[in-house]
Parts: sequence; structure tokens; C-alpha cells
Amino acid sequence: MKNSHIDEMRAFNRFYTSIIGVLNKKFLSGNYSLPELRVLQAIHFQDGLTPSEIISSLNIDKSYLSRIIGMFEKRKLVSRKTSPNDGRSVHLHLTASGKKEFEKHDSVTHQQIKGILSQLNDKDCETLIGCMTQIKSILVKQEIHERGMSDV
Amino acid sequence: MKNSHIDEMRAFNRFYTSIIGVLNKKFLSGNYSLPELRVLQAIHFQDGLTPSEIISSLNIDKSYLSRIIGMFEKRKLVSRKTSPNDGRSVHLHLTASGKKEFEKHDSVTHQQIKGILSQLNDKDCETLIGCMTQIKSILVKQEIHERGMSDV
DNA sequence: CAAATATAGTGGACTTTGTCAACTATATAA
DNA sequence: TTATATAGTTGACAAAGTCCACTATATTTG
Repeated sequence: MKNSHIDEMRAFNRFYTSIIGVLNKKFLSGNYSLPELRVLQAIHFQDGLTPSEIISSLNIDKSYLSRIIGMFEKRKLVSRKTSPNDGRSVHLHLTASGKKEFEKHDSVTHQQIKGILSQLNDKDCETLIGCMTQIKSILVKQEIHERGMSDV
Repeated sequence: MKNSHIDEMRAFNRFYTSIIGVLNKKFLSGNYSLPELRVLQAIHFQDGLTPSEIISSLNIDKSYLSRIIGMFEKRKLVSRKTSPNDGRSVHLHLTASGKKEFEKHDSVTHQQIKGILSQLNDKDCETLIGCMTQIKSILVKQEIHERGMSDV
């Protein structure tokens, strides 16, 4: 490893964080905050999961999560059901409107990314995605990541 | 552009945001928050710049910034000097301890990135950095970014 | 089994972070 | 010179996130 590599990676981090920040800011003009959307996504992704499962995958405070879920329940996007096996834990499900809300948000971010990629020529697009895939495959071995904080 | 590219890019965004999140969290166990460090960096990077310049480059609220600067001044890391040309604006400078504080933080994040790269074999490292450089060069044309929110 | 310990989730109080609007002071334009 | 714009500060507030105590189940262990 060269020393300049470190600077390069830091430059990339600043650059890419900035992009993510801009994208997040844009779509966050909606009704929900980023952690809220992460929770919605998590439940969509795995119907019936429990708060404690969300906690470990999203690295979020349990009281904070409890309030987020409470808010979703009040708005009828999520339902809680006490687990038949374990009376302490609850299973979370998206209601019909919860699913709709998720789809809505998901399509917005989909379009957002599409908007970026569609401005690239085919070669650049292939290169870009190829690079992303490679970076992921190299860094995934190191297990630095936890489920993170972008919905883009 | 293929449709799958969009999903790939979104996957990368989630993945990389997560990495950044973990890194940021680690070094943020220090004395300053991320925006605070960004301000310190900005002043280090361009001695004598004004709050309003920071505002436009960092996209931060002016009252928030004013308080951050006030805190730095109280801790003797930054000094304010009224501009001779324009009595409304001030020029910001790092004091000796301000510079030391910056260096301290900078070296921590340097070591952190070094820690990651040093676990890679030479080929992976070259590939990784090469990919980052390419991504940056492709996306920089689109000007999506603003100066962002990572200090890693 | 009964007592101790652990786990799941909730709610109150709090801190940190960030925003909004009003204000002072200087500068520029009409 | 009056009006308008810009730089920065301050107070009040809102949003985001954390900490701790608590209830209620579950599990362990003596």
C-alpha cells in the first residue's frame, strides 16, 4: 500500500459522502426521516421481524425505535403482534398503506438513481457499476459495515 | 443503462454509507462532532476564510455555525478578526492549539484508513483505489456533490 | 420448584443537533 | 439620504438521539 492511497481513499470518502448527502436530502423532503425509512424498509424486507432484530441490524437505540414503531402504528403503516412463542417480543408487519408508502418511497429513490445513470453514456455507466461492484467485493471481506444509514 | 444497474448502485450506496457510518462513529468518540470537525478542517484548509464562505461550502446554517465558531473560540482553537475591508465579516484563523487539534484528528482518520488498506493485498488495494478514482471522475461531471459530511 | 438472572419492549427525562426568525451593524444601490 | 442587501449573533424552538428506570415475560440454576 502506498501512502497516497490513503489520501485517495479519504478524498473518495468525502466525495461520495457528499453525493449521498445530496441525494438523501432531496428525497427526505418527504414525510419520514432516514431512520424511519430504514425501519420501514427493514419490515418490508422481512415481514414479521421483531424490534430487537431491527436493533441489531440497524444499530439503533431501542427506545428510539420503539417510538418510531409507535408512530408508524398510529399512522396505520405498521402493525404489532405479540409473538405466540415469546410473550415479550412482537412481530411487525406492514399494513396495506405501509406497503404503499414503502413502494412510493422506493420508486422515488429508484428514479433518482436512474436520473443519475441515464445521464451517463453506456461505457461510463458500465464502468461505474463495475467499479462499485468491485469495491463492494473487496471491502465486504473486512466486515467494517453494519447496515447503514442511506436509503438512496 | 440496464435496470439492474440502478439496483446495483443503490446496493453500493447502502453498503458504502454503512462503512462510512462505522468509521465516522469510531473517530467521533473524540471531542468534536462531525460538523465541528468540518469547520475546523475548512479553516485549516484555507486560513482566514469567513463564516459566510464556510456556509456556502459546507451547507450549514449560519446560526449553527456561529455557535460552533464561538465554541472553538472559547476553547482557543480559533480566532476571529474583523475584516479590514468589510466591517461586517470576520476572518477565521486556527490558533496553535487549533492546528494541533486538527493534526491530531487528521492523523487518527489517516491511521484508520491505513488500517483498512493495510489488510488488503497489493492487488486488491490497487484495484480498490483505482475504482474509487474512476467513480469520482465519472460522477464529478454531474456536479451532484456539495462539500459533504464525512471526515473519514 | 423458587429465586436469580436475562431479554424484549416501553416511557420519561434529558442532551445534542439543527432550524427559524428577529435583531444589530456595516455596506451598497437608488 | 433613504432603501436594500449582506454578515454575523442571539433567543426560542424543533428534531434527533441517548440514558435510565420500569414492566413483563423467559430462562437458568441451585
